[in-house]
Amino acid sequence: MSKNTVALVDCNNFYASCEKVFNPHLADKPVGILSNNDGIIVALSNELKKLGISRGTAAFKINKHFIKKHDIKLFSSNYTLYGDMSARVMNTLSSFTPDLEIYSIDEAFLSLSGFEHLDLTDYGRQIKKTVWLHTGLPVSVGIGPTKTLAKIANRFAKKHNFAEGVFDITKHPDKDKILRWIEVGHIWGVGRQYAKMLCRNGITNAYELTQVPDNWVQKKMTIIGLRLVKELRGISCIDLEIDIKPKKEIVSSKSFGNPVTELQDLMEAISDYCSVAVKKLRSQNQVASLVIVFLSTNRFKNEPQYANYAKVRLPLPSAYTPDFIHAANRIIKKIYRPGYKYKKVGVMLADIMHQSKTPLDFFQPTYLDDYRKVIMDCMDDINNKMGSHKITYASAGIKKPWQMKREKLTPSYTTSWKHIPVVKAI
DNA sequence: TCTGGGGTCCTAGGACCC
DNA sequence: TCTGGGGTCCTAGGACCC
Repeated sequence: MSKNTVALVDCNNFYASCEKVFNPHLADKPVGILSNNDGIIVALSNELKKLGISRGTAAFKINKHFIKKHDIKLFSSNYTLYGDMSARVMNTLSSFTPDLEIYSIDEAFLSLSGFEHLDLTDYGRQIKKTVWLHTGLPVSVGIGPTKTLAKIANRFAKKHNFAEGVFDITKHPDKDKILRWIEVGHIWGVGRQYAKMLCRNGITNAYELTQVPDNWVQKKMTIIGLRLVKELRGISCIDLEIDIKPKKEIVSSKSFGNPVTELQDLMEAISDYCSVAVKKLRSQNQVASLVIVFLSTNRFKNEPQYANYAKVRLPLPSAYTPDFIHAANRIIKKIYRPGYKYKKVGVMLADIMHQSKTPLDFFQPTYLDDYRKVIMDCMDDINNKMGSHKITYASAGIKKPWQMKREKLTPSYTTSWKHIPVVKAI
């Protein structure tokens, strides 16, 4: 069997770093990026981490004086910018390997199998330098014989200054020593619950986890846990996924900027979310037949609580937005109860398949062969060309009092002519 | 005043069938 | 008193990821 070698390249503090690229005066400032509705902090620069703030902190809980004193800069999340920067990073990475798995917006696995004759630490440094040159974003590179060990190497690269952001665990004389340094909760695939359970059983670091019998692991952590332990031992069990897999479900949901009480507003919001979800469905040439709608009040508030959901199955799989808006509105009328302050609604599309696999119906045309597809394609074309929401559904309303808050949004520097940065001579 | 959004996979248990 | 056995499919819930 041929040797397996994989690198994990991960952008450091991705969202915060993206903002810094276009705002040079933020270079050494503590920067935080907020979630939708400017609710919680989802990404932090190193400077902000050092001040003791952590991911998930509610923005309103950070003291005003503290923000002023340390000159903390907080921004609404600008996914248009981050998505475009991500594409640039991935494009650069693809020149370093024939097999690239884009794992998330800021991470990719690169197969380096067959590259072992090279000095891979040096190769990692080249990757890091090139991404920096092309995008201005700092990355860390971890190299190992399995994806899980590459993840660990990446963590090591980030946390130890001497590594300078690149670490190859296969080159280290004592792999077990590295594994002892990794707490179980920091292993890829071990979350809060498993970490607690493992600690209760006296297993506190990655090395100790490799020493546990297989059947115990499988019993306690399912087959996934067992796979993970084998990966820690150096046996590759999680393959690279090169091909982009079509989605099995698509969700669109958002918390409201302000609480919503009226059915009409909920219906508008759900119509809007439907149009987002179904557009995504079409972009993958898929159709869906199950529509699930859910709604809930604000669980953090000490007021009457209500949460519910319901589903509707369409007579035939579709990607025609109005089909979904009708279904979703029917559901929301059914589960709506007056007298509550709603915080969130959402829609999920499921039972998804490729458009060409749609079963035929004797009495009506399938989406693929229908005027509905023509209309949708036309609408998508216009919105893609002229900017999203140029054509929208009346059912999504106009005033949109339920819309989310994004009060600290930065410009879309790389995707909008209007926002393109201007360099001025002084 | 203010607490995110979008995904995947596995398992247990129930319904149903012969 | 005793109450089959084996299989499939579906769903809810729980774990995880970023």
